[in-house]
Amino acid sequence: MTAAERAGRDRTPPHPDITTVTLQRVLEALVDPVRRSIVRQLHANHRDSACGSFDLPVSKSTATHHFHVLREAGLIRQYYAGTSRMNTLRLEEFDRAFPGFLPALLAQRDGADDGNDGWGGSHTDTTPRPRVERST
Amino acid sequence: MTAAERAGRDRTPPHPDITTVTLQRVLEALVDPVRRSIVRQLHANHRDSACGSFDLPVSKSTATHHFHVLREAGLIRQYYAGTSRMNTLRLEEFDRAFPGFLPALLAQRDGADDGNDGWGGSHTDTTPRPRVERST
DNA sequence: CCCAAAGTACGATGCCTGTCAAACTTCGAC
DNA sequence: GTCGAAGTTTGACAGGCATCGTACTTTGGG
Repeated sequence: MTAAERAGRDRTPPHPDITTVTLQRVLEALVDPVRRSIVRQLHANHRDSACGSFDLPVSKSTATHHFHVLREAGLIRQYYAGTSRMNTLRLEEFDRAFPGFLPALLAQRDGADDGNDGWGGSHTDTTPRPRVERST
Repeated sequence: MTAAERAGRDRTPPHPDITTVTLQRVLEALVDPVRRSIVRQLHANHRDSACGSFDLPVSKSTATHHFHVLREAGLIRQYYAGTSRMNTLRLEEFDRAFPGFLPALLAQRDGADDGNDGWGGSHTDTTPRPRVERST
């Protein structure tokens, strides 16, 4: 039993009933390449992963934001383990609400999460935060 | 021979090679409920349709913009017939580039909207929304 | 020739959201 | 009980894009 449970506090964030999630919201969640990268990493890992264990090109606070959006879209479930927030794909639940959609998406080649290595640490300097390229 | 052909002008807009289209671009196109509505109507009609024959909650110039985005995302093909611009879904071509994705998307229930203002977009002010005029 | 119909092009505008840094909270370890 | 690690919250900001009206172009018909 954790200290939080002893204290009666629940740090588990609210998860939406998947049947109340709209396709609009799902697409808004998945249109962001960082969020799509999270979903892909989660799917590839086959196990729950802490927020900090993802390879993401954004700051911690931005990452928190992205996890929040994914949770609200019914794509992930989150719970605490110590100070780490663990993440799971809600694969089966989601597929019941949107049959075949997530598998179809995951099956696509997606350049959005491949070229982002070499990011390294210091983002405070000259790095202009290249969002996904959008050459007209 | 049309006047355009006599003059050597080609009003056919450029269509991207579907293999150069990224998943990112496709999702950006389909995240807009108006554009999704266009795709759905096109899919339901089973025939080429003029831009003006769609039931859309936006002005003509905005509609033009949406058709442009869909074309750039490799989802539709456009050609002229008189003063009308006809639109076709590039179903098979697209499915070769993104196998199963479009069918999966079309299979989803789509209120085309979250709780916003009823017809999508980010236009949230109280300006009366002029219904686009339908061609007779 | 002139006009209407169908779209396009062009700015202008306003909302949305992705981004960050800084301050704060919670938890486990020492 | 102190410290660091992991995330969250908050506030600010910048750019993107959906939207509109207006002016313009092209086409076809009287």
